[in-house]
Amino acid sequence: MSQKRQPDEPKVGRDAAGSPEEKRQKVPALKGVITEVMRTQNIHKFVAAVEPLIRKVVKEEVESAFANYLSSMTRQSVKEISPSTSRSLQLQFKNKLSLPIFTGARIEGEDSSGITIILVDAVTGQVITSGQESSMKVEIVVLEGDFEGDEEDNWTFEEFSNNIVKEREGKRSLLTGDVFVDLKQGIGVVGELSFTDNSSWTRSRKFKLGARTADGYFNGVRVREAKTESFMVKDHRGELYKKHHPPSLVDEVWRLEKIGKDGAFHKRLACENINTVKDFLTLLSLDATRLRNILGSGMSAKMWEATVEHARTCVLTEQLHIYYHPDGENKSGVVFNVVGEVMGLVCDQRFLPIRDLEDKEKEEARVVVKLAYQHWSSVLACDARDLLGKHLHSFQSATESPGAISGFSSPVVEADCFDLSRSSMLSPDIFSIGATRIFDACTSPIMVSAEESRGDMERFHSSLVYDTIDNTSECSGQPFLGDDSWGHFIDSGIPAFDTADIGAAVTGFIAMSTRKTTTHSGKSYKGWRMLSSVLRWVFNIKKVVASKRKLRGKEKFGWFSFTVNAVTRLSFGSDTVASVAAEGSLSLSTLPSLEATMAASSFEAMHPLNWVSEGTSYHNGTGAVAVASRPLCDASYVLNKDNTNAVAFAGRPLCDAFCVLNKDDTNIIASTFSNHSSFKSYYKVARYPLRLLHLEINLAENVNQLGFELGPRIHRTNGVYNTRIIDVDAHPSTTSVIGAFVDKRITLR
DNA sequence: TGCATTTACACGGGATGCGG
DNA sequence: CCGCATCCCGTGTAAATGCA
Repeated sequence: MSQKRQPDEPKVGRDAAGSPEEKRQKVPALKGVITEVMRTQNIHKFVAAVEPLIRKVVKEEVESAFANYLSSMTRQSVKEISPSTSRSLQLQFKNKLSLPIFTGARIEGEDSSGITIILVDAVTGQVITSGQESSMKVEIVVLEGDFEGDEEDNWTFEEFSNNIVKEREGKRSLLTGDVFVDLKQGIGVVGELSFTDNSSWTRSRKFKLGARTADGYFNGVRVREAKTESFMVKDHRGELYKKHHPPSLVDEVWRLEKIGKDGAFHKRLACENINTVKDFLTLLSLDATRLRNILGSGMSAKMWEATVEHARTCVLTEQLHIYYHPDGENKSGVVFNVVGEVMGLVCDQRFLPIRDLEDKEKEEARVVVKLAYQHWSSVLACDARDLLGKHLHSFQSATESPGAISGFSSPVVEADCFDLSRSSMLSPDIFSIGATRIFDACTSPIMVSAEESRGDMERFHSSLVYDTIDNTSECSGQPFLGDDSWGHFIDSGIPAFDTADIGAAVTGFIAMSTRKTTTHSGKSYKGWRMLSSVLRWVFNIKKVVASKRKLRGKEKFGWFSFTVNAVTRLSFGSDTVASVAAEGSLSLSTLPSLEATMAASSFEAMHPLNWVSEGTSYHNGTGAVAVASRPLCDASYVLNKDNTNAVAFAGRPLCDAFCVLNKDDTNIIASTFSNHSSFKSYYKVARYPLRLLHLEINLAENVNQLGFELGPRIHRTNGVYNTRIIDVDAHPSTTSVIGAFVDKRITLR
């Protein structure tokens, strides 16, 4: 797992190399001198602040380097003293650890066995079963997860010991339990042992277990320590929420990979009454497209694959179901498993497994299974062993026509033979609920078409309509229609269209529909009419969405009204932030009462003065200005002149969190933040407090508060920004700064 | 233990660069 | 200018962690 991007190192400005003109010595202007003096003063403050830190780091590094040097020297001397032919022993962990490991939980080996340590001869690899050394005492320790030893996987006792992890300050011993193990005949089994703390705070975020003797030797013979592979120790609470491998049918659906407990996907699924892994798998086999749409575009293809793959590892029960379609001509029944997967057909007293069915038959069988779920009271249950087990065996040895089980009686006729009974299982209403609910709720004219529909195929088409409308439900959290919904049309065999050409597609369909009207009647006409209605509706929705997007794009530049002679502009979103940078500098020079204001973003390319770039702090010559790492964005802050408070910063997108305090740090003069930022906790805290930057805010005395909130992303729902201006307050003498956004305008008081 | 916060990851889409 | 590949940014989400 890669580390999250850290604030970039300060970029050397693009002009750093300097043109020949710049390289020339210039006669310093007064302004330049003042600026330089201020910078010098600030540098002194900065140096004073960071000096202890630098001393500490340098000391640690020197000590570390020295220790490594000593270790290598020791290793070298040991090699020289101990010829390769001398005896040496090795401790080894015989089995791997059972992962994941949680705090407070017993550390076990794979297969829930105890962790076994063996003592072997380093040359022969044989376990030392006799002699004093075969019953030595071994200590279990915790090692840094990145401890590797040298290229030959060797290390000295000192190196090993230097990589032992001690408990955090104020916490109890990292390992608790039987940390000492007595070997017997060269073998020892670790007893109760558990971690008291997780591994996230270490440099590698992982631990290793190690086993060592007291001093690395036994009667003068080197005993090389053992170490395990690295592993992460998680907080025990994680155990409550851990995924199940494999999941069981009755597990809640969030036990599946990529579905977080109470997370977005969990809620979406719950809204559709998909609560268990069984529900998930059932809908997956009945209508994977619908399931995919329920999860929405927020679940990427990769996540979807991971979730489905995990779900499919679920061990199913052997219960099977048989459904006889009442309208079926040949009285054949479809056999499906507990999650609705077609297993085969029962036809003319023979069982035809799915692998022997034609594609067309398989597809028909799946349609019948969907019907079965809608008529659950007519579904029969039987046991797989009865239906598949013994008969499958006889089938496999049968010489007659492949795929048919001779002598197989229709369960309807001879139900007892297969222990068939009306299923007592509750009907999984994944299918019916979605439909009925939407039926109740939907007022779309399309429903007229749907209600007109008759017959299985039309019912199936109707379900498409349900699904489509379903996407607009509040539960789905998706406004209008997501692009995923087109999958319905693809799945149902109806030609799919590029959304960009949807207009043409609809026209074409309508034309086709019209033609159909003249040549066909009944079902097909209704089907086409319904289809064209759906497409027309979808097209309309698309148009609305497109127009809204267009409008939003315009709003983006209309959100800010600039008053008086100020030209400062704020926004969220990279484009407008760029203009903040560009025009912000202008405002700094034109607003004497507000000499330095806000952090700006990293859009050096767009900025004429080049005072904004990644990971850099900026001066405008009079005071504090800005600092930004990855676009003012992922991490940045501005400290006040005493380096005691962050006066401005941004979390992720400028916009996630950004605020500017007045000079006393008593009031916020500008701020923006987003949904996962809590104002109170963010406004003085940098996301990555790594960069110590002296900067100062120098505001006019009388500015009390000049702030606003781009509340939008706090209250963002369905992709719509709900605006909320919290407060704007500026002293009349201030020549104004901040504008309003959207349809509201800030009133300066 | 529940909620808040932080961290990591994945992905869509726009920007950008490059070759034809 | 176009098509394509690649990169980068903004964003949504899960999962881990901190804290009261």
